[in-house]
Amino acid sequence: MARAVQKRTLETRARLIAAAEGVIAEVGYEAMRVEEVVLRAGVAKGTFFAHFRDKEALLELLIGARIDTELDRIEALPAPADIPAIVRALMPLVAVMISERYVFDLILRYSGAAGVAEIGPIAQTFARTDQVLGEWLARGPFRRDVTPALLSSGVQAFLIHVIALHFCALHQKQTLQEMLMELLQAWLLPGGRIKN
Amino acid sequence: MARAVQKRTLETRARLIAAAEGVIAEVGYEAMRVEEVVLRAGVAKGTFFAHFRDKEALLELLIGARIDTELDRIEALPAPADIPAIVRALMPLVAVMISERYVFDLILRYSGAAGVAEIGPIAQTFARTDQVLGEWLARGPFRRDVTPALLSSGVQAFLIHVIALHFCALHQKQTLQEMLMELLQAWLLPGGRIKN
DNA sequence: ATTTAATATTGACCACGGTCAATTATTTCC
DNA sequence: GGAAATAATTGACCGTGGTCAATATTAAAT
Repeated sequence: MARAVQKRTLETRARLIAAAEGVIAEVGYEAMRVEEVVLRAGVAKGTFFAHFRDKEALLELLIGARIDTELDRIEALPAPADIPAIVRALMPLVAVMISERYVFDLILRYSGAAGVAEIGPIAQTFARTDQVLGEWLARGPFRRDVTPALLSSGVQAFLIHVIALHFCALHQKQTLQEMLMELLQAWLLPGGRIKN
Repeated sequence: MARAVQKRTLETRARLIAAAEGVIAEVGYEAMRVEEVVLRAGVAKGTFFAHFRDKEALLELLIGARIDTELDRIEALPAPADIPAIVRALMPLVAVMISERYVFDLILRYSGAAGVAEIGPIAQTFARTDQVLGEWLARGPFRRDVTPALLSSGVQAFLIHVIALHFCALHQKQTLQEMLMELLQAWLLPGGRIKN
């Protein structure tokens, strides 16, 4: 039978997370150094890797938590009445994802779980986004010729797309919001009216 | 006035590229080591970085070339008559992108140029994909209530989306082709018919 | 209380990408 | 042809993420 987790273990883990949050608050996600984190936490380097598979596993945890907070908020929202309402609801989530180019890269890299057994925090938020958006959109006045699941899948694709364009020097005629609005309009209300 | 490039320089560069291609053919993109490449090319490590900004700049070059080959092919194709024709045309491009998870990550990471002055090979292929797809789709029997540019932008977003799902253990009820087909159907022919 | 087994921590060590002052090769100019 | 200027190459060195055998701590068994 498995033994209970030691109190010491939880304390160490908490100290590592707190130290990492401190470092990130000062220098950002990309510039965070494991050496700096263990120094502040007062543990040896090896301890870090006893608690987290690698550096990015910890970052994934922290970023996943921030995304989850946004999904909680969206989930509690009333049904969206139109496209601008959707865009307004999504922007805080977008803000998290574009806070740093590195954060977006990391989100993309970890969005797909390699195996069912190891679905990480970010992969989980993607699955949850799909579900949350699906239910939310189904309550709004949008096209019904396709399933809500397909609709939310497309919205997710467009979200990623406009963020990628945001980081691209080439497409700067429109703002991120404008591009998202245009795509969602064409996706959710093709022909400018509700389809059945 | 700028001097002409030395013959020696071109030879060294060619040897580095050939060596890298050899290594990649054996172990793949992710496992390619700079040390192994310079060993085979018979140059010092520093020489590598005199020719390429960093390791990924070389990988970007090689992968960009492969993508460009696919775009050449698509560009030469007759106008697509229906959705399956589009999917068929895009699959070889998809094959390049999913050849390795690392390749897809790298493509995403380099798809956006940080500054206009430094648009890398992969960012260029993205701009070109937009243009090639736009012209190609405009010739097909698809919705006309939105601009061809918006249409191709959406297709690109869905391409990335289904590849991301392909690498995700969660969504394996459908094949990549089936998902792409379903999304493109809903995007290019909403309501199952052509809109004006 | 002591032994034993499981778990957590340590830090020297390694791998690998990337840097840069020094050296060597090439081109230009007289 | 030789000197000066420019360009290419070298390899010792560094930073940082990650490993692992040894050690220390904690909990369970007697």
